Amino acid sequence: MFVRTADPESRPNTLGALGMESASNPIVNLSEFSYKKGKEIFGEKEPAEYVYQVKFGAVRSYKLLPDGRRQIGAFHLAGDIFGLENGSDHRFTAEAIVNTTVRLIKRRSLEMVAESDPVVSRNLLSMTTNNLQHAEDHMLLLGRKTSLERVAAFLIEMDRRIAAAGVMPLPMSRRDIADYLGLTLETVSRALSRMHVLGIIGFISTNQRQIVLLDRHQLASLDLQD
Amino acid sequence: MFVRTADPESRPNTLGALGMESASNPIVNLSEFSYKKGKEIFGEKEPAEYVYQVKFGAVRSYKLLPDGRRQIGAFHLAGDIFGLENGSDHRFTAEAIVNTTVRLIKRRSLEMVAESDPVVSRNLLSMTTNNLQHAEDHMLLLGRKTSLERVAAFLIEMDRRIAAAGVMPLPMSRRDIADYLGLTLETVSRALSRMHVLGIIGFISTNQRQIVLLDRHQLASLDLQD
DNA sequence: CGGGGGCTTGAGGCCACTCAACGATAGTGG
DNA sequence: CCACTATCGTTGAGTGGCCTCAAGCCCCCG
Repeated sequence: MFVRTADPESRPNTLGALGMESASNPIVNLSEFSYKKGKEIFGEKEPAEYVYQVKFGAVRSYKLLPDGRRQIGAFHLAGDIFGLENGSDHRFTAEAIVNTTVRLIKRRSLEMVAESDPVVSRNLLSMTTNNLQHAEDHMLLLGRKTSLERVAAFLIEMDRRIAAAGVMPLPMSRRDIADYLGLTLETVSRALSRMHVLGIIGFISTNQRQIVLLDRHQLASLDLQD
Repeated sequence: MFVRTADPESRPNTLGALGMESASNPIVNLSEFSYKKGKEIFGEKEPAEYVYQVKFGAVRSYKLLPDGRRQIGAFHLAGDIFGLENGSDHRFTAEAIVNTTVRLIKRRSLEMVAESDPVVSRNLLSMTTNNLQHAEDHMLLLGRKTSLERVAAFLIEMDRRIAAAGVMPLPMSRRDIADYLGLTLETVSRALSRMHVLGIIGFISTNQRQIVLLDRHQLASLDLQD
């Protein structure tokens, strides 16, 4: 229950797991890079030259409409791989939510290894499928769930991904959460307030991004599953 | 512009293109099956024993919430492949929208071929990526677009996929469209009425599912792109 | 011709959005 | 260390877009 999946080295899908340093293949190109809070890592429709893994920090991937409406497709936390495209271009813009360090690997070298190594190839497919499954679940949320259900689903996802001892230190703002859930930041704030009053969650000290899960069962009852 | 992508044999991603009958591999298991209008092809969480390709007809893939709210993730038209899972179970329920004939292939045999054939393996990844891209675009629609923008995007998608000479014979009902776009059927109907009044679309004879595209440019201006 | 399902249209309601004010917090520079 | 400021979060009031409920039409199909 309290396994720290936030620890990069404990996750199954590290870049290493892609097979880059396995058996016959030496590590081809595993450099690191750091981004300050709010800095863009890559832009939508830019050529996808690298694949990334979060070492420390958090990243948001989003699309923008011409008038500024934003839809965040995913949050990438420590250990997560992102920027993995099959076509030549990125389909999202990626930004550091907080100061973030990432590992990089050249996309071309990954492709070349995948060409000859079925294990790497299968891991690529597996990761893409995981992303697809997340997107499919998120479509149900965006298309059919109420604001309370969306926020509950978000908290359950974050609990699974970053909670330690029931405490969630969320890196993202209310606006980020809103743009992930297809809501406004006010609606997110109201939903969290309601859950606070209901005794489902609490806040640590004065930091409203430190959320404590008080009643997991009641929270789960708000998040309808398909 | 008027290429009939609805023709199964002209599409790049037929089951054949997966490599099942290529070079060294004989056709393993390509049988057919027909489903009457409204019949379920497979259910969510059922073991994924087969992969399907639509030969004639149309299929909807959807998720249900316990109280009956439905989100359609995709429509599958002639030539489309669906039911391709990486995990062992289906993540959607699939139903025939109209009387539909599908080709089937055993999932296990496909996996085995992919294991040894990089071409098949890469095609699997390519198809999964296409599905992912569609889902990502649809998240933006569901999370951030207005009802008019959603219906416009739907018509543009259908125009690309099934229009011949500007006429779209839609197989799905208003309710299906609504559940695809995260709206109600009344809202879809009102949006179509508005477009009719605006001279963007027309209806053929008395069949409201036969939509004529009258002003592609004006329609495109309603569908904001990211 | 009668029944039923699908579509449209209207009237009214509600949930989430918009606009606004305010408090709290973190970051900045003196 | 402390003002100063910008940013973030909460809360309230009012609006509006989409939903709900309902009626009626048309077509398909027995």
